[in-house]
Amino acid sequence: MVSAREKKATLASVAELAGVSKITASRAFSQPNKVHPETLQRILLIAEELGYSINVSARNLRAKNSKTIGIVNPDMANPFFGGLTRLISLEAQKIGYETLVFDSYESQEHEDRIIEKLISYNVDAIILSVISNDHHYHPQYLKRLEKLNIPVVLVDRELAVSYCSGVYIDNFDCGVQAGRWLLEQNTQRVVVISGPENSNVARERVMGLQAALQGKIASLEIRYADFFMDSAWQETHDWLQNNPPPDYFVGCNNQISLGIIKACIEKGIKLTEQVSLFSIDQVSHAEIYGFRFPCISHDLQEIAWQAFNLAMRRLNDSESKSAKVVVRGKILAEHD
Amino acid sequence: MVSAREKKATLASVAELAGVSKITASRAFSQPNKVHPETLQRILLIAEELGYSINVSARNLRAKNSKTIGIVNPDMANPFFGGLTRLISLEAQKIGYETLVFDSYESQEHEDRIIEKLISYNVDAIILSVISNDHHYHPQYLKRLEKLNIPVVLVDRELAVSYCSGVYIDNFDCGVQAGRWLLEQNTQRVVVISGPENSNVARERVMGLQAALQGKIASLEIRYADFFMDSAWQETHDWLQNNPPPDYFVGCNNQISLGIIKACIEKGIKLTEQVSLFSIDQVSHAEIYGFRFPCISHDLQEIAWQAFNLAMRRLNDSESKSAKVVVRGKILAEHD
DNA sequence: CTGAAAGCGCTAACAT
DNA sequence: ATGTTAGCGCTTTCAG
Repeated sequence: MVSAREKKATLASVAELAGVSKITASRAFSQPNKVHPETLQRILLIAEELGYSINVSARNLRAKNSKTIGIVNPDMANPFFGGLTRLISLEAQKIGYETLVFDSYESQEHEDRIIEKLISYNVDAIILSVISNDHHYHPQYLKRLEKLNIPVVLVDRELAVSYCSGVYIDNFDCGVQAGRWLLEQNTQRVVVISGPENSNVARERVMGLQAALQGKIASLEIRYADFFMDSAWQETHDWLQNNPPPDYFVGCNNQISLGIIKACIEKGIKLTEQVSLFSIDQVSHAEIYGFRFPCISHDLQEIAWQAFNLAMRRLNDSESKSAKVVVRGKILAEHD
Repeated sequence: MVSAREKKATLASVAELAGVSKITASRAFSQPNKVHPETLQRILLIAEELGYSINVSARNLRAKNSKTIGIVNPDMANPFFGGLTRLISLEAQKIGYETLVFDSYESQEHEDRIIEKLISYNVDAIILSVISNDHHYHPQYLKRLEKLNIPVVLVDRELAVSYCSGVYIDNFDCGVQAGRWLLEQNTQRVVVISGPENSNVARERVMGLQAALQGKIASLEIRYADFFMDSAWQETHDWLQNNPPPDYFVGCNNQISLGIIKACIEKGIKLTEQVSLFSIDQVSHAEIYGFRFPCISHDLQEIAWQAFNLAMRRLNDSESKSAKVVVRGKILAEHD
């Protein structure tokens, strides 16, 4: 025997039992300071007894802002995006914002669908890491979001659009820092496994490396892969087939570094002895498996905070234009 | 100059331009087969032009079911839960359900808050991996969900409550399979790093191991940690301080196995040579770092499918009572 | 296949 | 500090 679905408590039922009007009950939840403490007390007590919880659909239907922001990432399993999302959510909660989190599976169709969904959900703003590395990727939905005046904050992957705010990593500086560090180690032969050539992130990191290293070391090889492990594995593998190991591989993001590691280990080359790895981005699980690769790490907390704040600024100050924040990474290594 | 927020297209505006009533326009989106093809065509075209997208708040306010299910996990960064969530979401999309995904950060407060939130969002059902390993954990919110008649499907961590359906792993069988495999390798000395004693999952896995191994090998040590890496690392570390490495460590979940690996590597003990590891659950990143540990793997796809289906069954058949599904793992190893 | 009327639960904009 | 009125955008119900 299934018990009938108990009728859900509503504001009206709470208000009636508390002997106040609906609007007073409403204020008890949304602006408690505008309600007399005693009244407030009574309302909350009754609400508790009735198991009342606010109906967000009804609220969002009427209220101007839903106090909700959407977060969209191409791959939640990537600890960079997963960690960021987690931190942004916590940041949002602090000031009473909810987050709706979606994974676009590195796919354009999913990304389009998710943006539609977020519009449907009436989100106040969207924090978005787009699926494409291409600076000139210009998805349809951006026009739509602009018309609807829903602020967008891009994270990590920059687009050539004026409408969006953004938090980006100083990629050129990543390359320069990496290069300088390698010079300090008297490194002579470096092989860089980069992201794709059409990616700004990849290009700038490489340019930074070149600026720091070009002409100052014996050899600097650049190989272009994409930002995923498999193709970085392939590039490294191919390189090792035809060449002796360099002093240092440089992995241009965390996935690439994993690919390099895999290829070296498969080849039976002792990492940190026969060849070393410098990684831009920290390398997942490295410490567990006994490695401490020098790397450039980015403060996820700062990126999260900046992203959320850019969103809030656009929301709370209608005059504010799109803004851009650049975050620098820090070298993490045993001995400098 | 900020452009004024363009007035969002509504069903009414679409209907007017299409020369039909609101309800016909409504049906064009929710039950297109009940609308004349030509009319449908016209409505969809206008909707497209106007950039109309349905307002879920308004829909959910009126509609019986929100076609939305909530997913709650204690730790999305754990690939078991992250992967599961991803698969359940895809499964749900196939039949037009949306998912609202939340991470409870292994914390009771977050879990409580999230459940409230999901009630607020009018979810039709909740798929939940609770934060506690304790079989007798009995959170307040379960009563509430039962009263509200919101079906709950537990995943992985079982609770002693009749109200919830559940998909569980056959933990005893995990232990037995692991034990049998170890026997086949003529293993003599085994150290098991288990989850906490108050956890059913942990206890059953250990019991399975004992059933298969007790009295048949030279020594079988059980150490209780919790399900996180650090304490497993500590237990392994302590054991290695005072004892020679066993033939096999058995890690009772993926986090524990990582802790074991870390401790062994730090200690300079060659894994798979001086000591081996059998893991219940697959070990993250092992292949990248050059290891192939024998393990028991669980088909996430099957678990996801079962979980979602249990939820749907409860929703579509009001007569259906809570059901329980048990999933067996499979041995994954180089040579059997 | 299409429509008219009613109302879901809440909050904005005024009152008092 | 509290109340009144109106209505957000949609779908249900009941009619044709």
